[in-house]
Amino acid sequence: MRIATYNVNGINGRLPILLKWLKLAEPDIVCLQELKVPQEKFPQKAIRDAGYDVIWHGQSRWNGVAMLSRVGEIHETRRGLPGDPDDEQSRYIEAAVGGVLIAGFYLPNGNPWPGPKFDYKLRWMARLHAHLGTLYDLEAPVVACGDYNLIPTDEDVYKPDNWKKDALFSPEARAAYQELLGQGWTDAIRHLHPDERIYSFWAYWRQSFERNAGIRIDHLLLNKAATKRLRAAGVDTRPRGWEKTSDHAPAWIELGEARRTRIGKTAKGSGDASTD
DNA sequence: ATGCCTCGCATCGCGAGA
Repeated sequence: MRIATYNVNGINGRLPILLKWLKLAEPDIVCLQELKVPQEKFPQKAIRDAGYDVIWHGQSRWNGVAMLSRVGEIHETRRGLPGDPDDEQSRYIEAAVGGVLIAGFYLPNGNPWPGPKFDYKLRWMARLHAHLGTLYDLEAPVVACGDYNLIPTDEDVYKPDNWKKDALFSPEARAAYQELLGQGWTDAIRHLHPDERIYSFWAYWRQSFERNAGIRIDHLLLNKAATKRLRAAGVDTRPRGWEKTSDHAPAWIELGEARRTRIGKTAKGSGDASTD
């Protein structure tokens, strides 16, 4: 089962890009961010015609998140992150799909830093921490994915010095992310590719993509049950090279069947009852 | 130090993005 997260930067403007990518990559479940479309103007028909069930939470001009599935019906469990009834921004959607609980979200950017937008980002992260803490220990696989607007480490940015004053690379936001990981979550891409330079965003200007001057800010965090099923992970850079494309590329994981622990007999000579 | 480029729309400039 392939699960992806993709900040499309305007669902209607990028619809040809999205449909082309769906056909090319054949993801089973996709979380989208930055729809930039009011609820009633979401291109539901085109996505259903492409073979996907879909739920979405729109907002005029900014934000907006969606979830697509071609592996069965999406059972929505939540829209909106709990913890602040006055927060009207469409940034969080959650559903059970194909036996996996998926949280898809668009974390606030937080620039300029310092300032009220940065304060909102940190409050949002605190709420995310509280809520994801209630999901980690579920027996079912849980995938918490989206545009985190967060560069975790120096290894996730082309030139760290250029981002020193940016909210995405601020010590406070990075510390909050590390606290979240402290609940036990696995950063799927970093887990499988500990030493690789992998980016998911390249700015439109200065030929950033051509120079691979990118940052890694789109992440898929997995609870223990999902980590056991993790087979592959990466960023699909292909659509970033297309015309009229998003400034992000889709990040993805592949989950396999649960590994069964061998009970009783161990293989001769191995002396090991580990997983297969 | 700033803008670069691109989006949607309270459109022919602006706010926001990262």
